[in-house]
Amino acid sequence: MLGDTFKALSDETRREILMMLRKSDMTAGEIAESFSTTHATISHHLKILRDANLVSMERHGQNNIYSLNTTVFQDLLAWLVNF
Amino acid sequence: MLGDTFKALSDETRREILMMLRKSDMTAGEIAESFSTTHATISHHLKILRDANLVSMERHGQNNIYSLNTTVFQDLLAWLVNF
DNA sequence: AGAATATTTAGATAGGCATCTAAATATACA
DNA sequence: TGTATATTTAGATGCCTATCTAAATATTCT
Repeated sequence: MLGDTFKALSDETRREILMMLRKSDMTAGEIAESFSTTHATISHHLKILRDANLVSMERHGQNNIYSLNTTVFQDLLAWLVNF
Repeated sequence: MLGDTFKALSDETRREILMMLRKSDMTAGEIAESFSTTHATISHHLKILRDANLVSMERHGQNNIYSLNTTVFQDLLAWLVNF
């Protein structure tokens, strides 16, 4: 749903997470350490990004590795171009 | 602020208003009659769209005429293209 | 198996938001 | 000047959300 995408992108922390993931994939812990909030809070943000299909996750041992998912950005672009 | 833009776009009603304004400028009343909510609610949505600079308003007699403001969409596109 | 590490989930709280009704403001018209 | 019309503002309500602490789950290592 487009609304979920915009809602996910409306939070500054989540936008920063996406910016970070442009450079390289990261574990949940690495992401969390870039912020002053708790790991639990970042985990919550990551779930919202996952639900919006903006990132994808893969388990590697103890780590959950997050990576950017560009397909939804293209949908967004397609919507925006109408304006 | 980018967050305000996304927040404004995260609401379905507001996105529909923007879609309608693509075709032509409209008065607040004309916009409100396209929805099943009250005029007060639509007025609230219009204020959020105004604050986000997604629409602009001009008074004409008793009517407030709303029109689309495309500059912010371009900022948004610029941001999205980075992904 | 047991301890340490990585991450998420559960439950609580405070602030934000969409919506409503009722009232206020502004303009036009008779 | 007073009434009707167009629109917004104020105040209330119920829901959603970002955040926290504490606990649960999963995996690795000794």
